[in-house]
Amino acid sequence: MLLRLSVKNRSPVELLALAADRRELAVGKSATVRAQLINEAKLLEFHADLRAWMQQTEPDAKRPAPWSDGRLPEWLLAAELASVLSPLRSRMALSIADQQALLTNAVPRRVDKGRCLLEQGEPEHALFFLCDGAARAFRTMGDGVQQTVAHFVPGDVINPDSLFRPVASRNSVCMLEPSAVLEIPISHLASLAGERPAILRAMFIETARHASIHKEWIFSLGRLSAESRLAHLLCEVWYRRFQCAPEEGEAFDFPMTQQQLADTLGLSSVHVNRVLQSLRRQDLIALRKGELVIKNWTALCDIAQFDPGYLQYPAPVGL
Amino acid sequence: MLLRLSVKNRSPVELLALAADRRELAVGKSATVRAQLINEAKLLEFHADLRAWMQQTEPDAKRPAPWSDGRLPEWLLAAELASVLSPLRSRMALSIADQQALLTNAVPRRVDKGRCLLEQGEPEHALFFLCDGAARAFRTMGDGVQQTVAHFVPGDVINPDSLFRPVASRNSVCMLEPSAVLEIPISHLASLAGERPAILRAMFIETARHASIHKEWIFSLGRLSAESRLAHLLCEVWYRRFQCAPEEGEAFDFPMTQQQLADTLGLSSVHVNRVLQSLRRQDLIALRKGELVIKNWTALCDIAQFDPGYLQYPAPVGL
DNA sequence: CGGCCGTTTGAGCCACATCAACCGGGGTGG
DNA sequence: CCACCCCGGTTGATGTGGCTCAAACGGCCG
Repeated sequence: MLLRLSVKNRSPVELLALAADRRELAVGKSATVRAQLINEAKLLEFHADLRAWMQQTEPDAKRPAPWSDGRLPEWLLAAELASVLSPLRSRMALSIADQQALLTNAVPRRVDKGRCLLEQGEPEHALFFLCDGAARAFRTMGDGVQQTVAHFVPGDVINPDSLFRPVASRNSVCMLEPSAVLEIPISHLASLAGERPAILRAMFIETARHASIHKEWIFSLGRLSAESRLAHLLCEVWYRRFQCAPEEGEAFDFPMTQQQLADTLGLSSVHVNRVLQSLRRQDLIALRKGELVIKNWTALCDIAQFDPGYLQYPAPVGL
Repeated sequence: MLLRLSVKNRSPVELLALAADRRELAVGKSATVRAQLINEAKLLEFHADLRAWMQQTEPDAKRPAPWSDGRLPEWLLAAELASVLSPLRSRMALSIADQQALLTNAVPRRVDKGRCLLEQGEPEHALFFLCDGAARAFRTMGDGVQQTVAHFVPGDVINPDSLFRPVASRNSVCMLEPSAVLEIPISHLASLAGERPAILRAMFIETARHASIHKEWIFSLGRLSAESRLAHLLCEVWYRRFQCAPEEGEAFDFPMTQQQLADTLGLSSVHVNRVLQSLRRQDLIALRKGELVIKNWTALCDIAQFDPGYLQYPAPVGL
């Protein structure tokens, strides 16, 4: 679909040139094509900024960076960082300076599959950005039955409302596959948000975005059939991944077990299995070994009643 | 339960004295009793502030107040205004000055039952506070089936995330009974939020609160039986009303039809009817003509798996 | 008085749950 | 290297919660 070219191994200057190309191309086109091209241009410009930023070494003087010399630990891949930085700019509209302030206060961590970032009933001591991997937030009932209440893809802030959360977290958050996160202690976050209103606004935007998604899930759980619900979830996750990593295409990483799908959709795992088979038989998707391929996007959107409007942030009206 | 005394017809000084009494009483008590007493004290202090504020006439000079002479229109009852002001202070932690700034930019409006504040597919031009009455946000599908995604009681901000919302609203919001709202044009809100970060933070808190509630609904829709779901909704609405108007007691205004309950719970109206009867037969509730009486709170919470933790704002960690 | 809206009741049915068994692959320990 | 196991996916048989359709009921309002 969109951005097929690789952004790796290109200099900031090259990237900016490519972006300019796209903006030029966009002029005479129809509305949707123009939007796509401009989107691509923005992404390219962002990657240019990122390149530039990563090459420069000007750590925040006021607070020592958690990575000792102000440089990223070498095991944190540029691609992983990029998938966080992209939404910081495009969704949350943070300036480079604000992004740096945020990042120099963040501690990068690797988290194993199945490991929890937050535990139901325990206080939240930190804010988390998901850089790579996948996570879900869920509630476990007394009888062991679970219900997923949120799903996270790279670039998402896991708990943007952590500043205002009641003491005990209501849900656990745990990784669906080996992941990388950035962690910011709440105390740091509070002072950051105090000094830089843009960061508070960014967390607000992320919270609003989550709320939008929650409403969509409520609609889905309340009124859609099992097949539509499943299709809707697949569309949503695909679209959210696409927003952050447009170069991935129709095949992508989807590490949920059928039981976890069931816990997300309010179904039993047996039924999820049958519905998945039905979707496969209709040649809409292929899902094997944690890789999902969307084979017929329009048809899938159709049965899902999926309309990505609710995922389009930032909104046109700024502050 | 708590605050049984009337706050009407008392001077600010009297109210402050009563509050002081409560704080004094609280000293030796157990944690829960102390919390209740302190809560009462805070409410009393708030009402004292409110009295004082309403008597004073110092309209914001920079912007003319919508009500011409800087005084409230006489048809807007003090009680209605109080139910907005209470959460402005207790949940959103706004100073009197911020509250005034907000209110002098707000236009009070009466809205008929069934009338919509926001229409699915149309842009949102204003922020709304619900002063009195009740409202719901819902989505209508192609075949006319509806799903409610949020429910509002007096004191709620209807669309706190309106600043960052995509152009087209995804849901309609319409009144369940004759209501009073305060309306703030988005343009005003934007400049307000720019000048006064506390107001931005207040909207953030409200958005976070809504998100908490949404997660609870997702849990409820996904994993609870029809009976538990209904009980859960009743508990939630009662508790939210109680937070803003503790003097109301176990009987309160509940203007939803069975069809609307069904649209909220993802059920059919026929089934809602039968479940309601079951709850009545168990002597847990009485619901007639828009008045709901909770006859056995603990039992109802029990089958609902209701734990009000998610409604406890503000959170202990401030900014 | 009639019409309308919301509630109530009954009969039949279907989507999805539950229970239970089997399969296949990857990891682990002997 | 094999034996084993455990986890996740698959399949079938059977049960049930909640849906649909349909009709009657009751209060309110014009």
